[in-house]
Amino acid sequence: MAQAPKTAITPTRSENYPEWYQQVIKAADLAETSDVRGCMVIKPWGYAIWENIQKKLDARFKATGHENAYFPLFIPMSFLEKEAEHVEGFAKECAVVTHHRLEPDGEGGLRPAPAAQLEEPLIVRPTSETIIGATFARWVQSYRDLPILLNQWANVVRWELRTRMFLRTAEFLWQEGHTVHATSDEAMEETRQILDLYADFAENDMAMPVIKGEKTSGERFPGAVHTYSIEAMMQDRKALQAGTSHFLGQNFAKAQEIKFQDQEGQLAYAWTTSWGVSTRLVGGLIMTHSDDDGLIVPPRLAPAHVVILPMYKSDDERASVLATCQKLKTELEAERFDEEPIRVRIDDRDIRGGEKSWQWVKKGVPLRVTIGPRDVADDAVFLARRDSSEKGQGVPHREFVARAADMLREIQQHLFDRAATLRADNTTQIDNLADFEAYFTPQDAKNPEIHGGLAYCHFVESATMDQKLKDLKATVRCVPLEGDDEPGKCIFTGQPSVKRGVFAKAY
RNA sequence: CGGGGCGUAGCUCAGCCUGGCUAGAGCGCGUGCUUUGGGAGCACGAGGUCGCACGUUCGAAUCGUGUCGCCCCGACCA
Repeated sequence: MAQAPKTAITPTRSENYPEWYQQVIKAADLAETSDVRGCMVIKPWGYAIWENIQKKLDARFKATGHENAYFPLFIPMSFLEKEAEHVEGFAKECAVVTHHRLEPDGEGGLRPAPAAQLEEPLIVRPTSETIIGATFARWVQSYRDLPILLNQWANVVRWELRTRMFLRTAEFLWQEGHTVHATSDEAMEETRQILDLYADFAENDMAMPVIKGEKTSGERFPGAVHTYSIEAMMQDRKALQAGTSHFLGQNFAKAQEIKFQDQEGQLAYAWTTSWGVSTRLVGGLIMTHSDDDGLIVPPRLAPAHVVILPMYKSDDERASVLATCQKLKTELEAERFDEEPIRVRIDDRDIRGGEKSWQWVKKGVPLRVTIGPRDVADDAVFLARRDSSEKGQGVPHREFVARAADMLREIQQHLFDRAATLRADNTTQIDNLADFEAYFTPQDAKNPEIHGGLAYCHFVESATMDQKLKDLKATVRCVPLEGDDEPGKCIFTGQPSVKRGVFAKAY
């Protein structure tokens, strides 16, 4: 007799967090490694979550006046060369297309045809500032053409050596917004508006609390004047950059000749922004909410809100149980959660009830409902919430239908509160280097336990700081935009400092 | 690009050191029976060019050389 493990996922978070993460993805059937090095296959359940993320964000982009468009996957190499910092930032991780035809290699295989070498290599976009900028240069003549507010949903490639499912893959899916403005203030306003939009999405839809802040010069996007990010805390207390919004100043406008005539007839360079979030958010979602029994999806992003599991033995029972399930599904779909019908699935696959039930636990569906002959007779359902470890309980059928949407709202809130509590419990202010070092040093160096968290510290960027952070494997996440800013002294150099930064180990 | 490791069934691996019958296990998969309200049990069955090439040998998963691929640890990164 096989001993059922206490938790659905082995190892647990505290035993081995990175391995737990991999196992959650596998158990929930979100994605798997592909035949292509560094790239993953996103499976239906994982992609459905991404689609919900897209839907939520897209609505927010449209509501703030943005439109979607699509630009080429390939970028002429010379485009990338135009902005010096940008080149430096991305050149090391670009996939390059050099040929446009294959031919037999004489040994039964294929090779790029030497005669078909491209005059100018194309790179697979690592991001699209350059090609979109070049296009904008043609579109923009007059101040009357501005602003341009575009977004594109696309895949991009950054040739990463070390990859982790969803968090860092060679190819990933994202959205990149690109805007052009007549004035610096307006571009800055756009940059900040998007940062707020991302934070709102993260907290309300993902139930993931975030800190809005500005990146230090060392962490800035290549070519940007200011980079802002939202930073979240994962359950191993490491930080995850969950979205970025860049004020590009006139850097790209100058590199790409995005010029316009203003109202006085003067020729001026435009001001641009860019901003993006990626499938990395799925990784953040996993690591924010999931537990030792697998994935937990916040209701607003869940592919299914309720899964109904019929239980029966005989054909007679089957008929009445399935009819009851179908009725419940219809009733639930008439209810609304988050301004849409409740999403319901019935799983009547012919596998054992226990196994089936666990599969949905591991997939993180917010509410599981089991219906068997006893429930049909009692006009009740057996209900279990994914966000609590409590055992399920019987609930009158009608009461469940009436309360389902409220329960989903409760779960959404509970997940946010739980994540906020974890963050609060692992956030601290540190005012001297010794404490800082202790905070970021694990007890067991060989097999580091979960440690550290967010540390708010005064700092001034310096080589001394960079080296210390490198030694500790810690990073400056951002300088928070919100919160008090009493002056102090840099914990690394003792120099006067006006703002605290957030320090953490990070993904 | 530096250091380490691994390629044997769909997956995880044993066997290799010390060469020898028909190459194994667990999980998964298929069929049947018994089960079924929180991860079922028994029986039977399908499934392999032991990464590839060359060499040593009467004989190679096993030894040697080469080659390809992948994984882990460092430097860089959404």
